Amino acid sequence: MRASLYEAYGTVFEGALIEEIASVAKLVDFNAGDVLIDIGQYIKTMPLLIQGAIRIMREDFDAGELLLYFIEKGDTCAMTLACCMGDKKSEIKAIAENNGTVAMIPVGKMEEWMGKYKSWQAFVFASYNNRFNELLSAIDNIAFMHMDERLYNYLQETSKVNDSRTINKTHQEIAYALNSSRVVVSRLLKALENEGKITLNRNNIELLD
Amino acid sequence: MRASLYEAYGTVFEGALIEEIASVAKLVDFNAGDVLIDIGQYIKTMPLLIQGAIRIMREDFDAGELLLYFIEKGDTCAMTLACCMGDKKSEIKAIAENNGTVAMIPVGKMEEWMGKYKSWQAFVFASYNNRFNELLSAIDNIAFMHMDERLYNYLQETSKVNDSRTINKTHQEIAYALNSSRVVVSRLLKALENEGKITLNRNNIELLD
DNA sequence: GGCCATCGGTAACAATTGTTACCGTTTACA
DNA sequence: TGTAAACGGTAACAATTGTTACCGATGGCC
Repeated sequence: MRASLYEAYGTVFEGALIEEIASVAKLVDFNAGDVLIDIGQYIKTMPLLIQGAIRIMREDFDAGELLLYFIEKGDTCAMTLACCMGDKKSEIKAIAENNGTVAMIPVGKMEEWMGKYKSWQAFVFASYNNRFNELLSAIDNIAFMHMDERLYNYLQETSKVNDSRTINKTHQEIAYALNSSRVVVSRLLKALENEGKITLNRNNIELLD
Repeated sequence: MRASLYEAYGTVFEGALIEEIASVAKLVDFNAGDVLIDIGQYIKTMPLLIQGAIRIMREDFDAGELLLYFIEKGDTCAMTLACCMGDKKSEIKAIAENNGTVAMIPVGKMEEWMGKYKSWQAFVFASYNNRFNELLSAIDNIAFMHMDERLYNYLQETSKVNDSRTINKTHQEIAYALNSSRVVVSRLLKALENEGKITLNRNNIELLD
């Protein structure tokens, strides 16, 4: 556990803090597709991502859902931070994009560390700022970009967080992430293939370039 | 100055903090339409809104702009907070919606107060959380709602922050806020009028119901 | 092999939104 | 008073996105 903590957080946290994290945190493994946090849920323990990627989704009561952004190793979800601090219900849904591990930290410790460790305080603020910027990017995406651009964007991001040029997703799954429909996604993917940017196969998309 | 600070922040800050704010802050009046913060700008002083309303806009390099949310008395802009703390460029534009007043606080004081005043720390976190939720609402708006709903929503919010059922805006201005075009806004406003939800006049819209 | 669910290609059509163009009214101001 | 700019109504059309429907291919499973 120490080793993986050092690998993911060695550059952001001071040694004493990592030791303390190691002493109170519980490591939890998850599998692709696991729902880690659901909307309306109260959060009692704060997750620090050690390995893997998580997608953060927004859901409408009836109009579907939308991918906001991905979280990767060394990140935490500032939304969740906000929930913990404010003792509020979660406004977002967190789903494992692939297999990975989180370190779960009791909420009480977080507040204690805010005063005790400079590096923790800096981390919390940096997380807030990163998430702000991710949300702004998400807004830029849906407000200023067309579906074809959003789709290509999504393919690139997905490729990045899964560390593979091959994307194993169905058109339906992609449609959910973009809050669109399967037919539209198929149509635009076909266009991207004709432009020579991707190749299409059943259950998998290959990013070229 | 003390009086207006107490009126806007008396319930969130402890007395000693308000006194200290009063001793270091500079009151600045602004007029409707003033650009208070522009994209790419560095922030050296933090504004606390005493009176009036400010609209926070996101801008695309060529695809126009979009209203994210309004800030009202007793609020501050967490984006700006983030800029100050992180010494980053502003990602948003802040424009006065009407006439008002802000108290400008040197960045250095903010960090000092984080350790010194519990109520300041709580205020900073609450601001972050509020802004998160505002951003999520903005995303819900553009992702899940149609233009006619967004327009009606905009009219109601604008009515609220200006404390008037009459909205003195041109169709063009509304189109900018919604990142749409004048013709579309005129069309949908006319539809709203036919539904009996508003009445239209030159340079002014009356909210009914 | 036969059955069934999933997946994706495609067409046809509808709805929404954006674009261009034109025109009459109102307002500001020289 | 005259002129130009701003404002908004409207039509016609284009582009984008969503919806429904159908169909062949694939793969799991009995």
